[in-house]
Amino acid sequence: MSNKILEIQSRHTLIKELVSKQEISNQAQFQKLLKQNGIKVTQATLSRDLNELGIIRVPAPNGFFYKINTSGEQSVLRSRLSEEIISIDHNETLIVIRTFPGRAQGVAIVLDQSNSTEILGTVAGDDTIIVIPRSNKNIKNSLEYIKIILGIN
Amino acid sequence: MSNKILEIQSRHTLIKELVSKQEISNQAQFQKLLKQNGIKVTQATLSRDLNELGIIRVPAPNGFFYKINTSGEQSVLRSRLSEEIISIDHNETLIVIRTFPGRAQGVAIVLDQSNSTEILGTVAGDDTIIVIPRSNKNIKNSLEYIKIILGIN
DNA sequence: TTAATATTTGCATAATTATGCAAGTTTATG
DNA sequence: CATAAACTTGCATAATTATGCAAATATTAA
Repeated sequence: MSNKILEIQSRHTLIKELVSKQEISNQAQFQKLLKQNGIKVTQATLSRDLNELGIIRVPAPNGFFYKINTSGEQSVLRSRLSEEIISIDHNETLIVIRTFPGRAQGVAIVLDQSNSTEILGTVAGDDTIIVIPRSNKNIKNSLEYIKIILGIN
Repeated sequence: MSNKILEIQSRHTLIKELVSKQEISNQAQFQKLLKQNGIKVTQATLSRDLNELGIIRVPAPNGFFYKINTSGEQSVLRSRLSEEIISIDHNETLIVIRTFPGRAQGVAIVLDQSNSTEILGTVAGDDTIIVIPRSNKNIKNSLEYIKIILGIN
């Protein structure tokens, strides 16, 4: 039958539902829950699914539990990101990004999570981001890098 | 050896620095990097450290890498100031301090209240502090001063 | 439709991470 | 100071997750 894609999609959907509704601490437990919902897979498949979905295992004071990795969504958001930006400017030492009202924090997070050596750090207000470049000497490089990250041509 | 706590703190500091500066994909690699920086621990200790610090292993298209768990306030309570700090960096004109999520304001207050002539002022966001030094010429001094204030060796 | 190509999955196992326990240290208490 | 309690670490290994490979299934192209 050719409903394989739907089968995988619904399994993924169930996995996401489960992970958001209860604290699951390992894949064996996960597997069991899937089975209770009528879906039988091996631990191997589950491992692959979790990685594809960006579902990660985080430590907590009382053990571990799985959760959806929020920073993995940035690539999805990136397409709309450029629409939130009004301008990117700089002087000899700083880069300043102006955004639409209330969007600075969200844009800054993307820059932070890019983990670039070009960027020492950012501080965001409501509609303005200050970016500290690695060095004042090649601030143009940092600027180029930022534009790429934010999907601006 | 009498100062165990400092030993642990500085190891944690190094771990945080390493994880924020490069893509580390497993604990063996981590262990090696620590060793190159003069710190020898077993994989077991590293595993415990990473869980305490809320550093997690996330899947990426090209493998895995460790990162600081940004969403996790459920990570172990940190009472010491230096434990809230991920890295301290600088370029020619500014010093940038990265902290755990939501901790920048608290750390910045300590710097502000130190009333140092080395520091003109600070601006803190959620997890980043920008420190403006008295002068660009002796920024290294300011850096040293900050590390002392924050109890980082 | 058929052949070629690609995808998905399980199995077995490799790779990696977590942890019980005991030894050694440090800190707290009387 | 002496002793107890608490903490840290390594060792050995348990627990858990990732993956190479082959078989089965699905998709694409002709």
